[in-house]
Amino acid sequence: MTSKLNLRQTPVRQANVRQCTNVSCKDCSLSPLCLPTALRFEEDIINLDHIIKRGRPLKKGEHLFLEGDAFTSVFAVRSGSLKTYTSTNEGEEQITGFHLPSELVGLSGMDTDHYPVSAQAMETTMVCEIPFDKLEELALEHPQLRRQLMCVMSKEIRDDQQMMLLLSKKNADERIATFLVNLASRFRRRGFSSQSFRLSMSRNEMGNYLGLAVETVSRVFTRFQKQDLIHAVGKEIEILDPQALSRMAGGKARDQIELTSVH
Amino acid sequence: MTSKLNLRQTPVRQANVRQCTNVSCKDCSLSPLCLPTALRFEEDIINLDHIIKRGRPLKKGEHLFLEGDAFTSVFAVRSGSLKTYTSTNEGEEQITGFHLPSELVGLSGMDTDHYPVSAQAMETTMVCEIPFDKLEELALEHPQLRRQLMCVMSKEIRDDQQMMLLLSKKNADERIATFLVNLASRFRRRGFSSQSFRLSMSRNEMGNYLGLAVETVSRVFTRFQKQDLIHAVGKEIEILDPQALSRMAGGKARDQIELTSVH
DNA sequence: CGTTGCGTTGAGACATTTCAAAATGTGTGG
DNA sequence: CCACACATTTTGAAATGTCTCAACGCAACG
Repeated sequence: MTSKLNLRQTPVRQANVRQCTNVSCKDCSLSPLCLPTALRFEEDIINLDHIIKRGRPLKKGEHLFLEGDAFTSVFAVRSGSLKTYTSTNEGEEQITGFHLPSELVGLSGMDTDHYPVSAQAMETTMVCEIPFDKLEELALEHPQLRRQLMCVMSKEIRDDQQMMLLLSKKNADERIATFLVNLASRFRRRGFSSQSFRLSMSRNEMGNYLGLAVETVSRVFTRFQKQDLIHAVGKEIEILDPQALSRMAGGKARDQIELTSVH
Repeated sequence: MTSKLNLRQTPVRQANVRQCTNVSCKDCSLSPLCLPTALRFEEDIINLDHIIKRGRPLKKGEHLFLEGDAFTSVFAVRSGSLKTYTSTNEGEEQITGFHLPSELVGLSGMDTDHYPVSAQAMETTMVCEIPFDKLEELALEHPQLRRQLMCVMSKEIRDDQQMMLLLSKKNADERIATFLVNLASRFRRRGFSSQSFRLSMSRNEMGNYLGLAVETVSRVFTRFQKQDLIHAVGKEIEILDPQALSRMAGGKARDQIELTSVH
């Protein structure tokens, strides 16, 4: 058993994302990581562009959608970050993922017509909304795009299964190490430093996600600092010994290589 | 931390599944639950039929594929049951799922060209092998089929996330209850009794899957029997009080209704 | 400058694990 | 079909990692 506390901050909800930022996929720095990867010709990217709605930024705590809402769109994070979570009957929350820029959110609602999780901004966040019916139309003519959608989902399955492994076999130290290593590697891929970054989630949210009590998270952080593995001031994290951390995370060898190779 | 023991039984491996049973999808009792659901016309089902390879049965312990094998096909369980598992660097296994007849296995390998898990028969098991390139060709002409593939994956994501919730928030009793309720409901959907059935996995495998030590699983079982919730003789399970079990499982209300409604 | 939210730290409680051993089940070769 | 070897399951007792509860510090904020 872990944290029984819920941390929903604002019941505020943003149903219709309005047009107010005019950026196009072809100018977006994220496009090599995002949906446009699947589209070869500029013309196709422009088509994608047209179906995407770019709304006003979500403020911290605002929901993009709630568990049970009608499934209409998938979303790509443009900037900021989101968390997704489910809750049990008794109202306990389980965070199922943190989502960084270029990552797609909402696809798991595909076959139920309802989102199976809620999505909430952890900081000021911009998203691209892609109406699913339009996306499917576009995918009709673009096998590559279809394929990529499947790939995104299959990656999510793999990640979730690694998470199951973490939750059922790893101890507190290993969980936190895994989490940091994973975050670092995602930051790096997005062009940010993998050595030092800012966590967008609270200790509480981290604990919730990792199946640990807040206090345990805090204790592991101070322990890691004493061992000179990391340096943490609040949410600012500096990774001092990525190798050691990766070793401790003890995941797949392939994930480790990715991070420990010098940046 | 849980069971450190691995239970791989046979390193034997079945690479090429040979033709030896001639059953077609249209005569298969599972087709309403399986891929053919997506195909409206008998002609299309026959096409699907042609690309499916039906091999000799796998014996208990035999592998369908190993983690890291080249991804070539997805598989549907015809009879018997499979488990899929990943393993950490140190060789610890984590079972990621048990698969009953009509369920699809292997889709999560889609985007890496390698299966991210191993799949092993838990008893004598027959599978239908569907070469992925052929499946994609067929899907080209059948939006419904494409959609169903996506649905299968999105369902897997949802299930995995519920599993994450189980692993991070539920205690031993709740985990076992959830597991039994879930199995029962899957059996029912397949036309078997949801009241009494045979577990195809060992206590060890159950523990591994649920993030519990074997001994804990055993203890919970005896406790449940003393409380007249179930009656268990070895792998034969009889569910005496489905309502209580569902309540204890404490998952989503919608899952509970499915089971507790009288059969 | 009190309030509020979040993070840290300590001490004790507790569920589950670990270790050990007995009991039961299963498969195999004679 | 029995007997033996081996695997699995059960049960008990002790060990332990994490949680819970409680208190405190700190920063942001009206």
